[in-house]
Amino acid sequence: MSRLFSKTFNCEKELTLTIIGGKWKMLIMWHLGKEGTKRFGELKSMMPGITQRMLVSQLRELEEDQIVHRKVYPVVPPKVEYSLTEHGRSLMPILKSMDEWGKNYMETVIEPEMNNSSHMG
Amino acid sequence: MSRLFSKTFNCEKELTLTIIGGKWKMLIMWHLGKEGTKRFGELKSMMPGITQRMLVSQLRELEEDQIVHRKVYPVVPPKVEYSLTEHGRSLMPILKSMDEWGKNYMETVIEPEMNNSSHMG
DNA sequence: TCATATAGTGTCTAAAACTATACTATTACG
DNA sequence: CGTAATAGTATAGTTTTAGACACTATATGA
Repeated sequence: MSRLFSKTFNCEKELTLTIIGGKWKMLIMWHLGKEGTKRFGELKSMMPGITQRMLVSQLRELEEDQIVHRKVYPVVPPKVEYSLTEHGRSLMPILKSMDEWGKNYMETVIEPEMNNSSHMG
Repeated sequence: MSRLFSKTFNCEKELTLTIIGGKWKMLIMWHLGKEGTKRFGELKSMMPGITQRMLVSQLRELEEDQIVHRKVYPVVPPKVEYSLTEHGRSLMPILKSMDEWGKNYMETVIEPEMNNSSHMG
């Protein structure tokens, strides 16, 4: 939790933003929220483009912030399962709203502008 | 809009995050949403700690993304008013949810941990 | 002529965030 | 003994974001 202790926020929205704001965090939460428990390697293959290092660090921060639970099985080769905690699940409606807002913004703002020749050449 | 064109997103949540994710953007939107139109200097004094340069750049990006409207009066000394656009107003419920979620997280996770001596010394 | 008010710019620096790429441990299996 | 599988580390480097701080333009009014 120290990563959150050491920051100062103007309001609680910013606390929330700090928790979900990493480059890959929402995507990780989204997958775990939609499909439940996943192993490290499964998450990795669900997110083409993420490096191993980034996946580890994003998961560790989510775990530290009590958004994600990490369960280690003492076997070889290693097996580690990730799932959302109760706090993590409670974020899903916000992610859903953000997804819907973004879709609408895409349709009403970005696509019209992309079809507008003033952006080409 | 070019700042959004040039990025790639895994999902529309990330588009939304890019729009609201700047260090001071949510706070700017919050003030404009709560109190309506504000002049540049008013915003600045509502946000102690922000530099002039940051306030300008955050406002310019919000304007480019069509979240904030900028109205310039051709007077001297200059007068510029900022207000939320329709797209900006449609973000307010999300900011509200994030604020509420953050408050709850503060109470149920952070404050209990701060009272826990394992974090001191 | 000089200070004032307002909404900015310009330039540089520092810190975070992210990426690339190679490497490790352990045990089973052939 | 050599190889594969899994979940990571280590080290280095790039890019993005934020901050410090000085400077500008222009009409007004003393």
